[in-house]
Amino acid sequence: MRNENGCIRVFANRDQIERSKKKVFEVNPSVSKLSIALGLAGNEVRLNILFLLYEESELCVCDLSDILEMKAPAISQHLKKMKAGKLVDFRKEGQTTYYFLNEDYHALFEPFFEMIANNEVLRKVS
Amino acid sequence: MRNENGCIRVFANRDQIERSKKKVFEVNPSVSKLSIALGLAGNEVRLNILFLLYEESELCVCDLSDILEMKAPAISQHLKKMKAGKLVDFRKEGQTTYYFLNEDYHALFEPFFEMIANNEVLRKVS
DNA sequence: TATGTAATTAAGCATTTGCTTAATTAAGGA
DNA sequence: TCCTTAATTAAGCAAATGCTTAATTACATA
Repeated sequence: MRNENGCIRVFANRDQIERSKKKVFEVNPSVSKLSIALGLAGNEVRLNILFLLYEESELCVCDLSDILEMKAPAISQHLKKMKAGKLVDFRKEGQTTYYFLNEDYHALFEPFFEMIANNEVLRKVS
Repeated sequence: MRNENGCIRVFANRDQIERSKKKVFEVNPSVSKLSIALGLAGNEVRLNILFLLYEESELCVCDLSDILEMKAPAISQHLKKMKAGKLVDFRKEGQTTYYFLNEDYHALFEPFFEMIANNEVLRKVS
C-alpha cells in the first residue's frame, strides 16, 4: 500500500487520514494567513518592535533605531515587511514616519504582549 | 546629537527612549523565548502539523506525511526543530513515533488553533 | 537655493531555511 | 537470519533572510 510519499504501512487509520486531509484543505486560508503573521512576529527584532509599538502607541524609525541600537535601514526593512503583512500601519508628520500596530493584529497579539510585559512567557519552559 | 546608529535628531523624546531601552532589556528573556516559538509556528507546514496534533491528539511521521502529502524526511526535520524548541513531545510504540503537543504550548496556542478550526483567522485582513 | 535630517531603496554578502535523494538506524515478522 | 517498515540523519543545493554600506528621495529650514 505504497503512496507517492514513500509511506507503506498497512495499518494506517484511513478515516483519520482522509478526515485530516479534508480539514487541512478547508482551513488552508486561515493557516496560510496566520503562518505569515506568526512568521513575521517570530523574529526577535520584529517582536521587540511590535511590543514597543504596543507599549508606546507609536514610534518613528529613528526612535526604534535608538532603542534597539540598530541602524535605520535594518529597522526600516523590518517595518517594510510588517507593513506588507498589514501588522503595522503608519502616518507621516513632516519628514517623520510614525508606525503603530494595526488594530486587528493589536487584538490578535495582545495576550502575548501582556505576557511579555509581565515577563511571564512560558516560565516553565527551558 | 548623533548616536552610533546614525540618528541625529534634536527633538527625540529622551525619556521615552531610555524607558523603552530599559524595558526591552528587562523583557528580553520573554521576547527571546516567544520569538523562537512564534518563528517555529510561523511556517505553513509546521503550523499545519501543530494544528493537526491539536485536532488529532497525536500522529506519527507517516500519518503527517500522508496528510500533508510531503516526504517523510521533510516532516521529520520539521518535527526535529519543534522537538528542540519543546513545542512537541513524542512517545515510541514499536517502530512508530507518535508526536503530540507539549502541554504548555498547547495552552499558549489554543486560541489560535480554535480560530483555525473555525476558519476565522483575521477575516477582515487582506 | 543650499544644507541637513528622516526614511527608504539598492546592492552585496554571509547565514539560514527547507526541500531533495541517499544512507543509516532500529524494530518486527517470516 | 533476512527482509520489510518507520524514522532519522547526512549531504547537497536553491531560495530566502537579515544585516551592511552607499545612494536616493522627500521634507524642513537657514
